[in-house]
Amino acid sequence: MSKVIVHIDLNAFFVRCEEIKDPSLENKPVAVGHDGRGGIVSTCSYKAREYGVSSGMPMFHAKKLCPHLIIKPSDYHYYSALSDQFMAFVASYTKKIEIASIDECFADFTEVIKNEKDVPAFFRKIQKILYEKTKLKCSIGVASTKFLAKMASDYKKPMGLTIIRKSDIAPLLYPLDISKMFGIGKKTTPRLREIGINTIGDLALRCQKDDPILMSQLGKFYSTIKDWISGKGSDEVITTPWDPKSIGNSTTLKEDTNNKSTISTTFRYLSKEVSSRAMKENKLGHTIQIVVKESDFKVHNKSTTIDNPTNNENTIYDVAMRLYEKNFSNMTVRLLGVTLQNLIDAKDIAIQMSLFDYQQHEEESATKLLINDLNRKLKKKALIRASEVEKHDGNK
DNA sequence: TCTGGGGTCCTAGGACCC
DNA sequence: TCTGGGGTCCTAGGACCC
Repeated sequence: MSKVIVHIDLNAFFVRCEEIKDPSLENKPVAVGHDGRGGIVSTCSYKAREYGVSSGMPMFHAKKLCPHLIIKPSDYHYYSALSDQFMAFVASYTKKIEIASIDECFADFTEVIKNEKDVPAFFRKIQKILYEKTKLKCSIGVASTKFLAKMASDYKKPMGLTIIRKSDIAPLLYPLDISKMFGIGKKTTPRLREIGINTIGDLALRCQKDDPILMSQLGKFYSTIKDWISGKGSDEVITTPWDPKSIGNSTTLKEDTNNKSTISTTFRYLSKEVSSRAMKENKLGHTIQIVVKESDFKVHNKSTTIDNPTNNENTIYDVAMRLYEKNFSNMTVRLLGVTLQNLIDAKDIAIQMSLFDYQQHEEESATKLLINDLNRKLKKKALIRASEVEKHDGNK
């Protein structure tokens, strides 16, 4: 019995938040993002999209395409609060909810719609109630796996509702361009085109044949992709709260520089941010990584693993500076970043401390074992010697 | 004014231990 | 004198997503 997995995606979320704050923005070309050096479009309204503006685009470019574009700086705290309202709304239907990002979630509606006669009408109603309660607009995808639900919510925006049954995979997804497939990005797309794969249907057919060229192109990802498009992907909605595996901050400098004091001040600021976030999350990290982007956008990482996990600002700063001095001291840089990795919970440190005693005990045991082993070997040698002596004596 | 910042996961080579 | 592999951890880079 297959599950009913739903993916709900808030349409142009950041822009919609701004429209809720200021309704006069509705039906106008609006972009959320920083308007300055390095600024890009984070999200844009559907009106702005008509001019060719899209997310990820440099802001100066967006302004060229749409000269009367209204630009709003990003207000992350405000968006987070609205996001919480949205997640709470979905959670009022089912506790089986997985927060995928600030503006989307998966939810398992199997039980909820068990006795529902008109499923599309049911989800239309959810859309309507969400809008009435929060003024947020969403697209809903319904399917038996997370991948298909995600593709379904993407199928029609804004305020779309798409249901993908197994028999709908071919007619709905196969005609789509390969770049529309979740997991296939701007690097893999041209590589797939080169081997004659231009649509999701092309990919599906080559998967059915276990095409060796395709398999070698995708590596380990191949079996996941094959499962996804054949409808055998994961249907597990992961309800455990997010547990960060790394905490990092980075910033693009006002101008490219190799100025020591600017760089040191920036690393100090980044270390402080990372430290305070790690402390808030109650995390300590074993590994400190720095990221350096050159003027030509070439990115370098350097990291080092330390014995005692930390979230101390000074320790993070010292390690970051050492890594920088050792590897990039004369480089003209555009961006700097600091990340704490290999995180452990601060509360586990207590266990680690008692583990320290345990390890000492182990070390002692290990020494004992070594001595015992040596003794055994010595005894054996002595025995061999003794037997040799005996032999020698016997030969006499 | 050219191209952000937050993440996750995978790969591949080298060091080191047994 | 020549010469094993298996496992794990660390490191650097890269692809992808929102």
